[in-house]
Amino acid sequence: MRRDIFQAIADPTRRAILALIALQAMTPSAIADHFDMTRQAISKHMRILTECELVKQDFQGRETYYQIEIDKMKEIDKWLEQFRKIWENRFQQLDQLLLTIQKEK
Amino acid sequence: MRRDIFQAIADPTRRAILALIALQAMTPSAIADHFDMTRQAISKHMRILTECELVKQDFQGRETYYQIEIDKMKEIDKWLEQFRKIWENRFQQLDQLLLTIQKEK
DNA sequence: TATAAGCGCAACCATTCGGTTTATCAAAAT
DNA sequence: ATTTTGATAAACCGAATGGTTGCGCTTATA
Repeated sequence: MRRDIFQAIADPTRRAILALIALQAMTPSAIADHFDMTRQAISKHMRILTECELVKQDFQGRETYYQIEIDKMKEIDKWLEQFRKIWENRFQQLDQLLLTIQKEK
Repeated sequence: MRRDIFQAIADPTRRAILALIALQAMTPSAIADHFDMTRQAISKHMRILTECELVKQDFQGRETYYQIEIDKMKEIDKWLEQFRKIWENRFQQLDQLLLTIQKEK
């Protein structure tokens, strides 16, 4: 079952988890403390995040620390690029318009 | 039913639609020509995109042109900000390290 | 005016999602 | 050696998702 980062970040809980562990690597139990759901549910979310490599496991004895794979987040940024081009272009056009108006005065 | 942009872009078809109409406003039928599914299915996708305001309708007679709401895409960019901070920071740290090594030479 | 075209809604269906509870297994602690 | 703790897997369940077909409305065209 190939996972997709966009599907992964679609869930608000998973986005919150990412924000959490972006600050500091955490175990599933520690993460679960922040949410109103079972540890098992969190585990399932971690599995999805791991499968699409947004997160990496760091095994220490019987504990598993999850840490964010920040490079993977860049893929979303990369996808946004095509749209960023557009909004920067529009901004530039507006800027140009303002300049023209100013000149005319 | 309140829609969420992250849920909206989770679907690959919807991402493809956004990329399409980013270039040029299009009618549902025209969009449907690009996909292997019915016009009605596309219509449902457009409804979702409209509900979360990623897309805007422009009614012209019996045709409906859909155009992208580029500003809404910035919300994704805004969400990424917290992670961008991290990866830029790491890059900076690496940069610093390289400078230090260079100085030592 | 009759007909065709463009669009969206409703009902339906199979599959996926996001949670639960229960069970299992390995590592730590007593 | 036994018990506790941390983590995952499996089975289950209701709700949401993403598609279909069929219908009806409005606008354009013959």
